[in-house]
Amino acid sequence: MVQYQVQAPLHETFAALADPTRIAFLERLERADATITQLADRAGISLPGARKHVRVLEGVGLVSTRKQGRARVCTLGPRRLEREAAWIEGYRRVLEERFDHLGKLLDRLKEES
Amino acid sequence: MVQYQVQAPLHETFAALADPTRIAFLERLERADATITQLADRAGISLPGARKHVRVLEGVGLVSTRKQGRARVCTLGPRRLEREAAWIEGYRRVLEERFDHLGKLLDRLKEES
DNA sequence: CGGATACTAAACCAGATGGTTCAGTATCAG
DNA sequence: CTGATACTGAACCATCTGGTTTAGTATCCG
Repeated sequence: MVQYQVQAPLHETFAALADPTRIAFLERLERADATITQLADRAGISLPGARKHVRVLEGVGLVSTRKQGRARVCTLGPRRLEREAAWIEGYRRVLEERFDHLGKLLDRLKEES
Repeated sequence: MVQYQVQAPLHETFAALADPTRIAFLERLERADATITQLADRAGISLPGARKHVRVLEGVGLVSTRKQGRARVCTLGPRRLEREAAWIEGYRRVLEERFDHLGKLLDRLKEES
């Protein structure tokens, strides 16, 4: 059984996003659920190849799947990328502040001249 | 020369973030600039090891470095993770909408009963 | 000058990753 | 029942990754 991490560390989620095929899978699933075959076809890779990618996404909770007859259909969720969004926003805020600080410094230099 | 990608594709940036040591480097650099030795010491890895990680971060523009005497000091920037933040927010919005839709559906079912 | 410090380049290594093929099982349609 | 479809597990492969060691070069300090 593929157990998805309740609190997957940041870097594991980013690792799941570190592949263009998996990004494409997620974007496809944003539109609608899809089977392994549909994902594989669109990506131009084999069924087992697609299945492996889906398993990685399942592993970090970005995708969940259910068996429907002989097909396996993939849905987004349950992970919502909260922690990742928060980390990136925090990072961006630090850069922002640093930039502001530099701006003010330059302003002061301008005044003094 | 390590050329940083002006428009690094999403997955390349995520790949740079897909390692706990590199995440730690970035968080350290949020506090203040640091040399390769400082980063290596804190991470408990060799100098060449740390240098490689820094090079990856440079590769996607998350870190820039300058040589100061015999030391190489690392700073955050110039990349601000704009595209990554935007992608994640878009993704989250899709999930949000889907959740809302489900919520309304459940409400309607409740009313009908 | 001479030694210590900070880095770098290159070679190497084990394990992970992204892909394949092949041989199965399970389900659906006629 | 039979054949086609959808998936799965296992084995395999090349390449990438994260780390090392070793042997250098460049800089600083006394």
